[in-house]
Amino acid sequence: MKKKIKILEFRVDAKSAMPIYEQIKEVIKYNVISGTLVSGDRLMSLRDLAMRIKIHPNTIVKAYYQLEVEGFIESKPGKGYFVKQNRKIFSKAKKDVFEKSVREFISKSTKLGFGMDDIFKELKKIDKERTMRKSEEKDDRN
Amino acid sequence: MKKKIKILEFRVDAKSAMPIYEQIKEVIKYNVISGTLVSGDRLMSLRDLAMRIKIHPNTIVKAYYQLEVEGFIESKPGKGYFVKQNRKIFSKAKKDVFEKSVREFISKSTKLGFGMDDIFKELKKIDKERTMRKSEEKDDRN
Amino acid sequence: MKKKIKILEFRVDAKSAMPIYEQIKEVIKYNVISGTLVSGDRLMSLRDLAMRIKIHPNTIVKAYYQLEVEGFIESKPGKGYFVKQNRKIFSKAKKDVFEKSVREFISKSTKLGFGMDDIFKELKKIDKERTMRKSEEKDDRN
Amino acid sequence: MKKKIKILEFRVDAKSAMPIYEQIKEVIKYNVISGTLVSGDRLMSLRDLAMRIKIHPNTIVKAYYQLEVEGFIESKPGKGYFVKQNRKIFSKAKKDVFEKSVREFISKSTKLGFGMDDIFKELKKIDKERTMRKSEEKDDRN
DNA sequence: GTGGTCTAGACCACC
DNA sequence: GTGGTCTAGACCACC
Repeated sequence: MKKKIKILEFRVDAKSAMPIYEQIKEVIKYNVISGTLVSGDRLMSLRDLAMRIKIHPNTIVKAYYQLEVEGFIESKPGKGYFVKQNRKIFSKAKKDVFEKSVREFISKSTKLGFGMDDIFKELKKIDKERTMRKSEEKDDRN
Repeated sequence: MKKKIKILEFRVDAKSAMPIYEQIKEVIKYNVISGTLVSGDRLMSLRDLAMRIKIHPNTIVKAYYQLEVEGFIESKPGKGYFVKQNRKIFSKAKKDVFEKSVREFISKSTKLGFGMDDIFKELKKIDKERTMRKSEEKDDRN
Repeated sequence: MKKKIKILEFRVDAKSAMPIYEQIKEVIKYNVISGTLVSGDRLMSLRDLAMRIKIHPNTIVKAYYQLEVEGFIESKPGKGYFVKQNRKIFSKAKKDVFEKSVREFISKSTKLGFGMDDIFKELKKIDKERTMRKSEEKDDRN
Repeated sequence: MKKKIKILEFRVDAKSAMPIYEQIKEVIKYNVISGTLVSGDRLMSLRDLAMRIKIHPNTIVKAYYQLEVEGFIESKPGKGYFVKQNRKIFSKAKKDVFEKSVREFISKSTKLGFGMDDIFKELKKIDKERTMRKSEEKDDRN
């Protein structure tokens, strides 16, 4: 049985300040380190992904190549690209992606007019909600 | 002098669970409520945006139409779509978008293996950095 | 027992200056506010109505969608569209439809060469007839 | 130069209680007596009208035939159907159509919950508006 | 079966 | 050029 290729969400914009291949790398990296893609999973073929996101195949080549160099995937000529196993690198990347994500979140909030205090307040509110819900579920089980 | 149309960053993916027109709406809404697009600004024409993000014009029509119903933009047939002035609606939307953004941020963090405590820690770290930098800038000016 | 779907009279013309979806909206709105369709009634399915009036289903989608936004019906995906309960909106719509109907009536009369005075005369005549008939019915019962 | 055929608005519903040929007759009659169609105007060909309103040509034949018998149009074999001149008949028809229109208007209003008094009130309101507007226009010209 | 989304492409009015 | 409407038809998820 052939393993199905996981459909990832590629939100990409050719006109962005960030090059397309970087955007593609980001998506794949995120899916690898979050565990959506696991060791041995095959990526979409260069051509398929190119068609899917309406981008020139060469751009996909560049993204895949760099992901290979960085240790996230490996190419098996004639078979495709596959996710590698590499705890050290993944763990480092997790921290980087998380930190970047936090900074982007702050920046986005700021642009909307919300400061650090608003962020903390909202986070605490949601944290409380979750704690409540969990304790309710606990009660239901008893 | 003709006012230039602002180039927005549209990251959309046809294969996403979220419909394309919703993705487009989100981008435009965000740019309106964050002040990037202001009252009177013209949006890209239906056809231009369609070409730009390689989507069928009808899908853009649907996004623009709904944004009009929701009070963010207005259509002037033969001329284009323009950002409206609507404080009440924008202010409500800001809160909604912010809350959604917080929840997405938490969810993304969780998927990466970081919990509420990690988030608070990272946020505090960055907050501290910023405070430090600001006080340094103050010192520099003195 | 399955509730029967009420058959409405849809007179639409693709070549009219009024868009087809508006014509459809008008018919359904009228039937809702006049009480022919009541809360909970199911509308014809998109495809059935499309076949019935020989119009493309997408046009029906547009009409139903807008009626939903305006609060007259609601969609239950996989089940159908259903009439909502919404006194405030219905009462407002009644006034609007009535006023529009009066204006159309005047305009039609004018095109036939009858003025306001003819209209009042004819209305009074009919009003009298009715009053007479009612009093006769009363007499019959006594 | 060929005279252009006037595009009439045919709102017709095959599922109506009123037969389709009657609906067609009504539309054409109304356009003749209101002066939209004048003596000598050619009607759409049987086939064209059938296609236009997605109805079987035989139904159009029946409608045209009866309109001919009633003196509104005449057939010129090989050329088409043409509007006739017939003051007496038209004048009689005007009265009939007007009276029918008034009764339909009352009936529609009643179904919406508006009585004779509401009708009179609304008509007077609109009449007043019109008188006002006319006198303003008069003032403008002076 | 139901509604929902999307593409492809035509044709319209208005500027 | 601009937006607006419509048809034809595909494919999806949910029931």
